[in-house]
Amino acid sequence: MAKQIPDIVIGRLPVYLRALVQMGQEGRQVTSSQELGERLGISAAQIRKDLSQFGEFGKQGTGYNIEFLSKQLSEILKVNRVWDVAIVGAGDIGRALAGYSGFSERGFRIAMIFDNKPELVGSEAAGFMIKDGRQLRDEIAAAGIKIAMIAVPATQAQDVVNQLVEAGVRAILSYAPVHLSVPAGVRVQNIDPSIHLQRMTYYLE
Amino acid sequence: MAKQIPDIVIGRLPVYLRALVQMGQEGRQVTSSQELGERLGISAAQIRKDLSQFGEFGKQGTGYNIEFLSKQLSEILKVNRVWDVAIVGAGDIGRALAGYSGFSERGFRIAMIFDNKPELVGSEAAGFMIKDGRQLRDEIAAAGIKIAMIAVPATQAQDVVNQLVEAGVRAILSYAPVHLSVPAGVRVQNIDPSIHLQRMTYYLE
DNA sequence: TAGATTGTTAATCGATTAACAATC
DNA sequence: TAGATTGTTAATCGATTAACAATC
Repeated sequence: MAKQIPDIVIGRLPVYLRALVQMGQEGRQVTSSQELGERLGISAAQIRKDLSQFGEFGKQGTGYNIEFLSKQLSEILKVNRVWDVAIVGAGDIGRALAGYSGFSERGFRIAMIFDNKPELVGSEAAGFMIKDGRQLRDEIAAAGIKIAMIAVPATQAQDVVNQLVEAGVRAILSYAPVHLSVPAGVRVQNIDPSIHLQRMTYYLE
Repeated sequence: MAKQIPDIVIGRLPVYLRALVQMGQEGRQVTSSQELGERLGISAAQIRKDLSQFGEFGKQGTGYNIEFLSKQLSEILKVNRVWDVAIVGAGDIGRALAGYSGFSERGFRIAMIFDNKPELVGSEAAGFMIKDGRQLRDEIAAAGIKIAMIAVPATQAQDVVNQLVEAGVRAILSYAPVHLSVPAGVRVQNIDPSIHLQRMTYYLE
């Protein structure tokens, strides 16, 4: 069995990757754990430790080749390929996600979008024809889609998640303001702006 | 100086609060650390430990009164009041945030929205007149706004943040896919769907 | 060679869990 | 009273940091 990598380390890798890609776009060739750390507000030791879980990517005295390390991280995170993603919910958030251009260069492609409102089904959102939510399970299973983003009301979210899991989805990014239960082997990330804001108000006067 | 509470504990309180409010809406009066923990996938011991940082809110043998604990948590998190929030960026995401109805019952009120595109300034988004981004600093300072959400391109985000900080903003929820630097005393939360997805692809086949 | 920076070890620091007396 | 559950302590577990030999 492969060495177990802490999830908290996995969680930092996309942040490293984003910063490295940005540095590359700035025309930089090489960086160091110190520079990257200063840029991200993370200690240099932590960056080196995190990376060392996966191999040796740097050169003593020199640092890290930005393009090489970016490629390595993309591979580790399995975003050196394109993942099809389904969106469930074609309200404001679902549509914003469908139209967001930032996914393609980071390993994702919006493949389909669902809603269960009859007046929305068949209409268009960001160039996609909105599909009937009742077909969700069959369509996603048939397409072999493993990743979904859901932007449905809190009351419907758990039901949608259950269907997604049945359809074979294994990674869910939820914008619904509710805790979701999933079986082992399925991962959920939650985005709830109110929660994020409430994490900060504690520190305000 | 008051006892220092770990930020990771603060981060869980909004999740507890959200679940408690939901339980209350389901007509429940009382819960226990065990029940809440099962619902959220958190250990009962951790919930008790977290709450004990702030006081004694439960009754042995009985558990926690849901309404009472909700009120206490709202107070701790300072969301037993209404915070004015400014939105910067009136693209799809900014508009979705402006129109989101979920803020009001959780302590927030959208007060104004800015964009720097001349063709957007003066037009309407979710009932708000879009203000000129050049007025951002003065308007936010004049209104005494402490919280902002930004949904601008990555290239502009740091500049916007600098202006917000100058204007007196102390909590920023950013949807821009870039790391932001802020002085001590200012808090930032980041939402980047690609980052969230990339945290999960590692675990996919 | 001299200077810089990695990868790794050991030490420190912090968070989580288990267990239980107190008590409703 | 008997059963349940809290708040808290101590033990365990895990993550971060400091330090440095190796080496480019």
